Amino acid sequence: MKSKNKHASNDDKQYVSALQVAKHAGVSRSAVSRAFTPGASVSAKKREKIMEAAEALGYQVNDLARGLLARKSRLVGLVVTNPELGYRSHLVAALTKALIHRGSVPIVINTGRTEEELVAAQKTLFGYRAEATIILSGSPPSSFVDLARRNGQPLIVLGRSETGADDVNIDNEGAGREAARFFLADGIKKLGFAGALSGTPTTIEREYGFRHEAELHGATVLTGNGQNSDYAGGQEAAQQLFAVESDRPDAVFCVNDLVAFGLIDYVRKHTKLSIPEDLSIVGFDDIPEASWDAYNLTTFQQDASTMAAHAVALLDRRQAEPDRPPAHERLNTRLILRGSARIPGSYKS
Amino acid sequence: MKSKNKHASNDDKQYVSALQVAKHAGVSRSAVSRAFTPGASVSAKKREKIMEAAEALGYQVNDLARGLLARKSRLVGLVVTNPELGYRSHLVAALTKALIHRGSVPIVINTGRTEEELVAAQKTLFGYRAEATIILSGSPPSSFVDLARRNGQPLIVLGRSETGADDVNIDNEGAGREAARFFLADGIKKLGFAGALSGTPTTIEREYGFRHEAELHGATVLTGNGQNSDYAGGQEAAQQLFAVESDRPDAVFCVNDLVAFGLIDYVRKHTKLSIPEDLSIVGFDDIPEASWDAYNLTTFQQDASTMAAHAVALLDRRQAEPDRPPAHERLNTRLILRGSARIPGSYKS
DNA sequence: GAAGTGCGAGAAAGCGCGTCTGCATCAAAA
DNA sequence: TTTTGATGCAGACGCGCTTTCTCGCACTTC
Repeated sequence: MKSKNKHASNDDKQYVSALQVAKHAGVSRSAVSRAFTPGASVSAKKREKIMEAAEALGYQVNDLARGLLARKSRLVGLVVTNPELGYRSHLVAALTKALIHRGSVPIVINTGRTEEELVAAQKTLFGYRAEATIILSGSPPSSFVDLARRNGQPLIVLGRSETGADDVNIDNEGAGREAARFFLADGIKKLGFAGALSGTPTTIEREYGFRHEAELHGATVLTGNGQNSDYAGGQEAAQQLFAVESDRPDAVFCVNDLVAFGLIDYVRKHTKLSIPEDLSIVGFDDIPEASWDAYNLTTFQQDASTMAAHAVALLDRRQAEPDRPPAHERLNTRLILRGSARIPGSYKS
Repeated sequence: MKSKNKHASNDDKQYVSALQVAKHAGVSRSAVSRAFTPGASVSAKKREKIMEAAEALGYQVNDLARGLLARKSRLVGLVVTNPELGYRSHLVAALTKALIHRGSVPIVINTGRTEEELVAAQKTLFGYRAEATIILSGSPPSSFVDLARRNGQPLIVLGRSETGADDVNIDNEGAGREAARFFLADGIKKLGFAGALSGTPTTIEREYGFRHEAELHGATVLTGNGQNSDYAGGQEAAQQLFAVESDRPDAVFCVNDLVAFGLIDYVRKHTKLSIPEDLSIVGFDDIPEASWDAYNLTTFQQDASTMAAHAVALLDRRQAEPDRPPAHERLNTRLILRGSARIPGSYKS
């Protein structure tokens, strides 16, 4: 703004450009560019001279400009709600790490899970020409999926399968069934399920599998639902499940570990039941807290870094073959046996 | 690559540009640009026509190009190690949310805290012309600070004060002293401190304040140090502190909540001491787990969203006045009284 | 010694955008 | 009717970069 002279060297507090490096090294601007492009044709001597000049000036290639021209930004968007909570915090950490390792640069959009908010997040990511969007929570509306496809932007959804996009998920229903079988094998007939009113597909599938399998074998399933699937929700669910002393479950499957912790604490404080003698508890996620002595929770393991690795792999595949049909990756979970649930004889190896 | 014709409408799976919108709407390209710039001079009628065309084509302004031209990217970098751990996960969540609210777009660099890794992170962020860098863990070397200043990039450091950059921190030493006074007021003379070998300035300050104040009043301070300041580290520290039955502390100040949890669990499992009757525990951070019934931990509160708000405010100020001297923001902490420590009479309101 | 080969490097053309310039157009003032 | 001013809009330019394209130069080959 100040000076419009072409050669104004008004470079106080500004990023230096390739042109300045070129001048400093006495070469052309394109030579500088080539020096920073692996595999480009520059003589070793000239490259060294350029690198020296770049070092001296503190030059750093402008990825905005590079991305503009190359039509790829190396940016990858992560859309997530409450990234500080339980399993999700591990997923975010694993994904950012995996993406950086891959040479991508993660943008984290921390927002709500309403359609409006998701669409706003998508707009932001489109604006930066993000190479892909990974959705950790919330279900993208179909317009979202369409728009991503139209713009050629890979879209990966974690923990949802019904979206028409690539997704990586676990067998929630199967895990629910396994939880039921685990309790049944111990001879328990009066089961409980602790979930939340704000149900997501994930939690609904877990409940469905659990309930279905239980009822198939003639067991009953009492239900407690907290407001949300967190610690407080677990306490609320426990209150519902253990309010009537005559009609209490002998085992409870909790929709995730946080809920299990809330429920366990409630039971310890407000009932005389001891865990696991009178009551078996199984959680879900196997976050580090589950192995803490205070809880020692039997739970389904769902490894965040494995999931992140699969998400990134899916992304690679999608970039390689943009037109392949949506892939649905299904990861295994493993029941980690700890002290919060009695272990049926058949499970003791 | 395929066709070099100027008017090749080979727009399959590509982002649409302003030029295409202009053609579609029958206006000039600059009109499109103006339509998307608030306060630019376009007639209402033309703007509407343009918006319609943009909608139809799914046009989205390219922020890469916009940032290139405007010399501001709206990108803000967060550099963090282990963003899934304890307090830090809340800080990351609060910062991403605050930044998005401000209209910025957070890039999260999840990396180690060695100098090399920090410098690599900085390079990445410079490459994207990030408007600012916020460092959540690790101490930036002075070259880092210099380079940021030279490039005119605001640098904000959280939880470190010795860096020459803007920082927001809490009074760790003061909190340490307060912890000591809290125990002393209860008549306790044999204190303990649970920390980690991988000490950071933060934890060192807490320890220093605690130890100093304690010894000033003639109390002794036993020390247990785990490998890291996490749950496992707390257990290790506890092992050291409670190994010799004859020489056990009557109160322990833990460097953070995770350490406190580890220590509490160890004590419950391996000793007959009951908390808080025989042993008072105070932690640091007040992460949600601290209020769980299993721990009910007395701890220093350090609100993540407050800290995030201050960081963003500092960023605003720095952008407004690039040349002001480094600001050192010091936030208050508050001791939250819960059940893990006996409450001295003088503390009961 | 002339023609062929290949590498290195400068000039120039954009990538998509915001903005400045200058030319129309039109309403109001003279 | 002419002058003045305001206004809308197309065209040109530049942001920093990569990637042709083209040419010069050294080196081989008969």
